Amino acid sequence: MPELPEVEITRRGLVPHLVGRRVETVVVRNRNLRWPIARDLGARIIGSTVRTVERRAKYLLIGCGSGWLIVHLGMSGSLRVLPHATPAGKHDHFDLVLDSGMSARLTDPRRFGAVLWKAQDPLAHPLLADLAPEPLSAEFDAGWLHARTRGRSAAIKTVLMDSHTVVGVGNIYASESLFRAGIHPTTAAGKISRERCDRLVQAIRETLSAAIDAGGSTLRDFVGSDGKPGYFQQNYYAYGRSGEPCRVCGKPIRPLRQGQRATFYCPQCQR
DNA sequence: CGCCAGGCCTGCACGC
DNA sequence: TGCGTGCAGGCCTGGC
Repeated sequence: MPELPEVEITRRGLVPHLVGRRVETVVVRNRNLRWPIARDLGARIIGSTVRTVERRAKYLLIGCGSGWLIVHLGMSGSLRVLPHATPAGKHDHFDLVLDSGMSARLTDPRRFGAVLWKAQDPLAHPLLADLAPEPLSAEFDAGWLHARTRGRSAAIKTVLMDSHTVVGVGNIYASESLFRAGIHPTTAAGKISRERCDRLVQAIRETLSAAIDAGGSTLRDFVGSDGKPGYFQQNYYAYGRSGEPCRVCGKPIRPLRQGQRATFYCPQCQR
């Protein structure tokens, strides 16, 4: 399940293979992703040169010619660079074929991902226009989080996963960040003090940065057919550890459901 | 066989 | 009004 760190690792892996390359063609094997791939996508990008590969939230932004390819990996997607003659598997839905003999190939068994096109400013795309700040940017700070949460009765875990609060914090890192910050996931967002907002912002930054750093070490394996980028072994503190002893205090980690999503927390360390 | 996981958009009902 | 909120549904496949 690509969360922000996996998307960032993917971006870094793509940069050296894509930037400066001309798009030879595109191959669409199955256009029925979350939103269908536009039929005229090829006409728009074939022959253009990739200028840059950026990221906003969990969207990859590939600057091509005068527009942008916007790629989302959904929950089961990956985008990897392969020699373009590599036989396509059942879930290989899209290839961006480059003049280097390599292709960026989107594999996505569950097809929750998306490949979209936006002329000019990609941030003006409706999906990107109203997003909160990046978690690793200076704009996301205790002041912002504090202001965004005042008066809100919803649980902090739910609020953290709302892309109007901060982007890129998915289900796993929401639990992990709250563990690091020592905050109980059901706490009403509006009741969290300024000091604890500061702690939570730091926890989110540390959690995501550590995951990116861990994934960065796998980057040399980015090209190839084995090993998805960023799917590094993580030693989670809370996520998926129901009943297992807390790594800090030893008390069993408890599961919880919030808005049909699994949450994990330590009843001792998180209050 | 049924259920669950995941991201995230969309729509609904409700209360203030 | 219009918003915040909590629901549920949808998309899809693989794994248990």
